[in-house]
Amino acid sequence: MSGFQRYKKILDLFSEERSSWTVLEISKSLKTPSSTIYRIVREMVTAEFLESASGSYFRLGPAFIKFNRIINFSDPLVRAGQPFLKKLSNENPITSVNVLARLYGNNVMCVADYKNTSFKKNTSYQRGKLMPLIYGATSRAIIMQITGKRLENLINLENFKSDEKNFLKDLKSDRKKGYCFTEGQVDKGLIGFAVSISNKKLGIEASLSSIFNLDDFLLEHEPIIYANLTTYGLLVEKYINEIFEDIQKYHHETNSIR
Amino acid sequence: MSGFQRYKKILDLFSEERSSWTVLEISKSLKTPSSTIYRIVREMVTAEFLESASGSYFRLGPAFIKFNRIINFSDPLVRAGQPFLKKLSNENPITSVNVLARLYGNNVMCVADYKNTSFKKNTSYQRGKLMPLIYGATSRAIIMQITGKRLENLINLENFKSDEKNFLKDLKSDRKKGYCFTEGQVDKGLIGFAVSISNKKLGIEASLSSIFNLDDFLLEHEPIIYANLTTYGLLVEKYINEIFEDIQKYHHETNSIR
DNA sequence: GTAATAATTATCATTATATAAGAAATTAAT
DNA sequence: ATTAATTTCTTATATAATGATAATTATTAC
Repeated sequence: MSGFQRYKKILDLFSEERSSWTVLEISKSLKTPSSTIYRIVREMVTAEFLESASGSYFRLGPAFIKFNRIINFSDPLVRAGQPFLKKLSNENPITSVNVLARLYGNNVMCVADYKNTSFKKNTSYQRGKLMPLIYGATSRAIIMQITGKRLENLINLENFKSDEKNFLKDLKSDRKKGYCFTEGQVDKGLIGFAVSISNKKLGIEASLSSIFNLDDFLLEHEPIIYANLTTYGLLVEKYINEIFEDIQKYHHETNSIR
Repeated sequence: MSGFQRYKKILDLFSEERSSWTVLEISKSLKTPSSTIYRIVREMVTAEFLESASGSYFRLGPAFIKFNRIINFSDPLVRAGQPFLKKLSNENPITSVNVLARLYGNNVMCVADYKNTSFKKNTSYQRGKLMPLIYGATSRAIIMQITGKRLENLINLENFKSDEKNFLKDLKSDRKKGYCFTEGQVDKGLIGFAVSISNKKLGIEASLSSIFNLDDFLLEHEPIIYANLTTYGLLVEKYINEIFEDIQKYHHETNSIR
């Protein structure tokens, strides 16, 4: 193993389920001598990407909190979308979870969420959580904006039981409609509505979605939900554009000073 | 440059103020040939620690959001303290910002915060933000639990104008009292109260603090504020302990299976 | 559409660094 | 105090990073 992978492999061991590891455990898991791991871990502790806990365990370090914050304050998608989630939530006719998500490798990742305090059920949609690529409206509104070879490659990684063709057909019709709807694909008893968010220049392929309890939902809510999503979707895209122009301007200034 | 530093140096360029860089800019800034930087940046993009934006700019990648989430769900301090911030906030007699912070290198970092919606002023206390080591009650409640050589080393890094001795004396008296109070040291017009949070086994050196508008504050509020902080401080420590024992148990189980 | 320019990747000889095995030192447990 | 466990140190050697340059690929301008 070499380069950044050497470090990434170690970080990737840490998960919600298993958040602390000893050097020996890492060593066994990666089939690498413990003397090597000790050295690498020490480096990462110095850089605050890991930190030592009790009992010779190590866990993820505060560097992640710091960089996460910088993203929060600077990522165009998060910056543009975050402030609207609460508003969207308040304007929805029934209690909801509202989510901004984007493509992350071969998954979809939630990058911002706002949940009504009155929304009781636990949902899978929480900031930083990776979601399956092909289930749920949130994900669908993202892949529906991808076409051609790239779409092929992405969904080739998925194990469709048999209905890949149907999936593609549905995708196409959603693309025409301009929004997605799914029921219970991610969490039982929940339904999702989503619209695409994109910005070619910034390479943003994302979605804005609202998730509801199936039990709360009445057909008459549908038009309001779509109207809200569409409106706020466009607003978010507009703000992303403005942020993009700000960044442009800033870089132009700082570069011309030099 | 070698090892993890090679990557860290690049990541450290990214800040709230300057959140996107081109390879050429990085190359100039680090005085390293661009061919080398291209290679390293590519590696980091693959690992999702960086991502390419428009105009050949790069920015921090989604890996940070993912790992940040894992910390949120697993870090004993965050897990134990987060849920209490809102409660503390609600029980305070006047509108407040409530903060969990911990030592991060030679700084103090806020790891969780809860701000009353009615709190209008912008504060420096936001999750992930690095705070000065020697200003503000939040920081003071952390360093007051550090003694001896370590304290010396830490404060030696600071440039005291002249009043280092007073600082140490105040620290000592705060340590006796069991809480800290400061006025306007971090943000003008704000006052802070803080208590220490610690857990030796887990290596936690932290603080719990409430920040108020000076204008809102009346002397009669003081006892309630202290009572709240003390109560919740102890509660947080108790929960940290419980979480610690859970982790112990979990590791014991998984290790004995092997 | 083509030319010009900028961005990115590939090549490769050289130099520097990481590796891993075992020894040594430190720390914790009995 | 003794033993066990963990962590650091020390090596030669294997491996990987470096950076100058060339080749390719995107972008942009005309």
